[in-house]
Amino acid sequence: MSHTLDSIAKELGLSKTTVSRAISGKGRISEETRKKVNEYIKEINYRPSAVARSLASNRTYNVGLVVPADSALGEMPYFQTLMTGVCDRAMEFEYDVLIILADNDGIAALRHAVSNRKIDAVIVSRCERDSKVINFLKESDIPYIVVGNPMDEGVPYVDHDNEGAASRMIETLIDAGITRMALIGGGENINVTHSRLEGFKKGFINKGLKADESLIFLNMHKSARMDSVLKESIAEGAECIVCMDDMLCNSVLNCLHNDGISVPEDIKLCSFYDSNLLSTSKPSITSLYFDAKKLGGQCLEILMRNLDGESITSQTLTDFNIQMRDSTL
Amino acid sequence: MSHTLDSIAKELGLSKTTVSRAISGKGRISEETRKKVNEYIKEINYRPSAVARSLASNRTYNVGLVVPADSALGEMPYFQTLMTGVCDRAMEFEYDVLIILADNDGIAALRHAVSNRKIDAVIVSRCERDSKVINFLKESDIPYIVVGNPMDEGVPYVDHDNEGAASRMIETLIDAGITRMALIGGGENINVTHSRLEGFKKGFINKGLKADESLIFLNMHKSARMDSVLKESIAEGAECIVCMDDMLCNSVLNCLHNDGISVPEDIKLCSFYDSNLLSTSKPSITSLYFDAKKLGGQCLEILMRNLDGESITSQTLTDFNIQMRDSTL
DNA sequence: TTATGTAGAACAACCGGTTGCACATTGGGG
DNA sequence: CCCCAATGTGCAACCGGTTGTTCTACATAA
Repeated sequence: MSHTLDSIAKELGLSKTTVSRAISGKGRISEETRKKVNEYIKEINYRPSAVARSLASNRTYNVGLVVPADSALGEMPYFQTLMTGVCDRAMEFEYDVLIILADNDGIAALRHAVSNRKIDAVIVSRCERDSKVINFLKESDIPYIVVGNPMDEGVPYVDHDNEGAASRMIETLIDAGITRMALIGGGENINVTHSRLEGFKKGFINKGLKADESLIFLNMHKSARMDSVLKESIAEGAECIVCMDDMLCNSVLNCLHNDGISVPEDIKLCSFYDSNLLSTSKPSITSLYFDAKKLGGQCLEILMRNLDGESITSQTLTDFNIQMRDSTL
Repeated sequence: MSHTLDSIAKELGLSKTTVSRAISGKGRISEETRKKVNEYIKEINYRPSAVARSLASNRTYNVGLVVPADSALGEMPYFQTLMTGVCDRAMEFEYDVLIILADNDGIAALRHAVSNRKIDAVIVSRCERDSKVINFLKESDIPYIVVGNPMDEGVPYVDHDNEGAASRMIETLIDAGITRMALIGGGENINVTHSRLEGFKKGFINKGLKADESLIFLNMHKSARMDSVLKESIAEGAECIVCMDDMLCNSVLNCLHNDGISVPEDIKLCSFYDSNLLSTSKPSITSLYFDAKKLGGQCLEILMRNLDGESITSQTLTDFNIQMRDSTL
């Protein structure tokens, strides 16, 4: 049978209250008693019931992590990395992470978790324009934070400096003598796509050039057009394919290779990594690394601090790191 | 302010008990009252507090899903697919899914969730030999189930028929005239690797042949030897590379391509898919599909039924599905 | 000596549900 | 007409913690 505060109190000849205070360290209690209690609970390996504690303290010690239900997107390694960051940091706060599958086709799981009060706060790991998820959260009164700038006034978010990073990437390529580039991106309704696209254009402007709009291809994740898009880009004189994420880059590399097009001899290639999917690819891929794990941790940290009364809204992590590798030699 | 059974009871001139029964449908209650209560709670959008319910009923309505903390492994799309299956099915039972990162380097998160009683049951999504995770679960008294046969007496599991499937794959290839194959596999301590390896060997035996042990390469996930292993296989006369999962297959394809080796002209290639990572690859990849989502759902279902008093131990899903595609033409 | 202060511990209410049991009402059978 | 069973509802305990308030004992100040 499981121990309770009551059973422990009885055993030690104390009251429930005193035992509780000895454990939590709150309230007046003698050093001697505290020690005695803590030694005893260690001995019997007692841990307070999270549920009972939740009911009393009105905190669940759970956060919800909303992940795309769409399997094609959900399978992006990026979400795993983010999740790891969230979980690791949650552990430090004695929190656990509830997975919530949701997207514009259904937010039942989110509704369930929020209205049954199973979570104290929500992290949204991806966000589309005018997202059902966000609209729901706006109306509920649960604290939440979005990964990636949702471009929506009043919605708190944490983001990498996607725009700055993309811009820097382009400038770096231009400095290396590459001026004509094609851009392969994901869903245009996704916030990350938007930011990186802005940065892409800005990079050219900063160098006194202009991005060729005809070489910008979005919504390419599920597209069957990859092959023709790449051929078209090459025909149009693109020297380098810039991919918006590592899944896309993997597809592009595969597609190029299959057509007998060598990287970097025939065309150069670079990407934004959020995972280690490409870490062993041949050739090695020039890319811009973000620390997605850190980002996940940051989300959690902000929520925790807000639960403790602060009111942090949004935050941008400005560190990133460009690795020039074989694919742009 | 949030509603409670008490506030609703007062509002309707009933008792807490009656309202509770009207909602749960348990116990004696008149149809009329039930209707009245349910209409009212719908109107005010009341949902019972999961925490309070948990305390009273001694169920958390949460299951833990143990996912590898090792990011290289955790990022495998397979886990996302599995997770989706678990979550979808959990929803049907009004359960939520707690993510628990753990592996042989640390089971702190698992300890935390179990000993604080935040979950009713555990699903282990991957399992190594003599795993700390399993040893811990064996000693605790929480119901659990492992994905993939752990080859450990008394440990309940759910699995695809990996052995049968691998065997069939080999037989199919042999029927197509391919008799000399190299096997590229993941960690040899992983249960899935073991089962598929057994099937691989058995497939040859079933056709009166024998697998060439010198062409079996395991532990290739993080290996830098991929390039030399592939070249060696080709030099040894392998006609086909059989990969144990889609991450490996992706690496292999990439590696071959980069060396200017064409698939299927120079060498054939096939894989086991658990995700859609390769769904758009060029060439299209011959592979054996398992329904990882279904497997996840099955785990959950078994745990739920066991919590309800049944005592199902292990189960093998025998359906799979071989798709012959361009890579083995 | 009495009033005041303080530390340590206990009492009891509370969080919001579930559930065994008691009570009241009603209807049918003998 | 009475008794018993079935039905509908309410009371109160309980789940296992947290916390505001009270109580006791002892030390110090007036």
